[in-house]
Amino acid sequence: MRADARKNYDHLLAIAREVVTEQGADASLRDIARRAGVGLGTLYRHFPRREALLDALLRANFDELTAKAAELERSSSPEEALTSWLRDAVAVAHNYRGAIDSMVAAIADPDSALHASCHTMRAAGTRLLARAQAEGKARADLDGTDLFALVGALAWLGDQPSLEPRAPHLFDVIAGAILTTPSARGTKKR
Amino acid sequence: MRADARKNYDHLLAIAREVVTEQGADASLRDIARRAGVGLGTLYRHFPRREALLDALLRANFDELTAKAAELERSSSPEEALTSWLRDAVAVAHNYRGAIDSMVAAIADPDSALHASCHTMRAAGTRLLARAQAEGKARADLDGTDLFALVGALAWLGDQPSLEPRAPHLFDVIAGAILTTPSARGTKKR
DNA sequence: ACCTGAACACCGTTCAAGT
DNA sequence: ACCTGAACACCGTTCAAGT
Repeated sequence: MRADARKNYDHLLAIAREVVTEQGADASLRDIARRAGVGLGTLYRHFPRREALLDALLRANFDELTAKAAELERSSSPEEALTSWLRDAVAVAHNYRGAIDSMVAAIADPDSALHASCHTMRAAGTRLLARAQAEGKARADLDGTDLFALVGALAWLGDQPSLEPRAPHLFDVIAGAILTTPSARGTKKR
Repeated sequence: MRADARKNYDHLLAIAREVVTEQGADASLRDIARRAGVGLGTLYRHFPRREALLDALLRANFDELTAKAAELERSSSPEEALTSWLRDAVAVAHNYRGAIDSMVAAIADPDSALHASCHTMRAAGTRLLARAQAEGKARADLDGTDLFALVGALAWLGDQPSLEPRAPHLFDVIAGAILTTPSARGTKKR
């Protein structure tokens, strides 16, 4: 990449991070280009679709999440590892408001720029889930797609201003459901 | 309302139901007016905001949901009543793709045309939840807002084409979490 | 190679002008 | 009273023309 192009790319990404943080994943691309001081065509040259921009914004987070999964697999118990990773996955998905919809769409669309990232993220979660299931610590009737869906649901909750205050509590409720084995659910109180 | 206005209102609503069913709650209002054969200003006269249109589309469903709650309170056990009502509430929210975001926003915005409907719906669910909690059949650390949030999360799941196939299963997982008392969750398998 | 911005086909929303 | 559609200020996306 030519030096001037590289500079535009980096600057666009920095501005996009600001704007998307402020306005969400559906922020105006025109506005981003305007605030970056480049032509609209320049933005499209570097990021041909909105997903390409989102992928660039989220890539570092996705990579961290994959590394985190590998680390947790070594260092923590199956339950702690899964819970901790889930919390981080929700945080990544919730990083930019509205981005979760693109992420779940991308996992079923191999042509999306976000496809590879989301697929890798799901695979990392699936490993931690399988490990917990092998020890009987997580519901056996969940698969990686279910886990990804629940991460998405929790990220969606956090994206809604009126629900956000209860998001941490609902994380505990849903994480508890994942870590509860079906046979224990029927148990009566006291 | 004048007879010609009434006719336009009814026809707009019927066309809007078709278009919103096809394209989701963010369908083009221009397109609805066009397909209804009326001027764009006529649509705005009858439905000054998008939420007013959504409210008109959903009102019958909201009313049914309130009636259903009252009926279930008489006829069913606390667990069955809550589960059955939850299923119906998710179905209503999922009736029009994307409508759930407007609904959760409306519950915190008294100026929204959807505010009253959503508030009533939440109150109905809160009663069924409280009844189940009183008999120790539902988690005590949930309130009506949590229940509404979980309905929203499940409706959101169903709105995502890639997650929809697992939505019924995830309904069971989350409904199970609501009906599980915290003390039972810690129980070990076997 | 890369950048620019006009052009195209859309939006939501408002409002003067008509009946 | 009610309806109409032009007008305004926006979009996302493409692409001929420039450097």
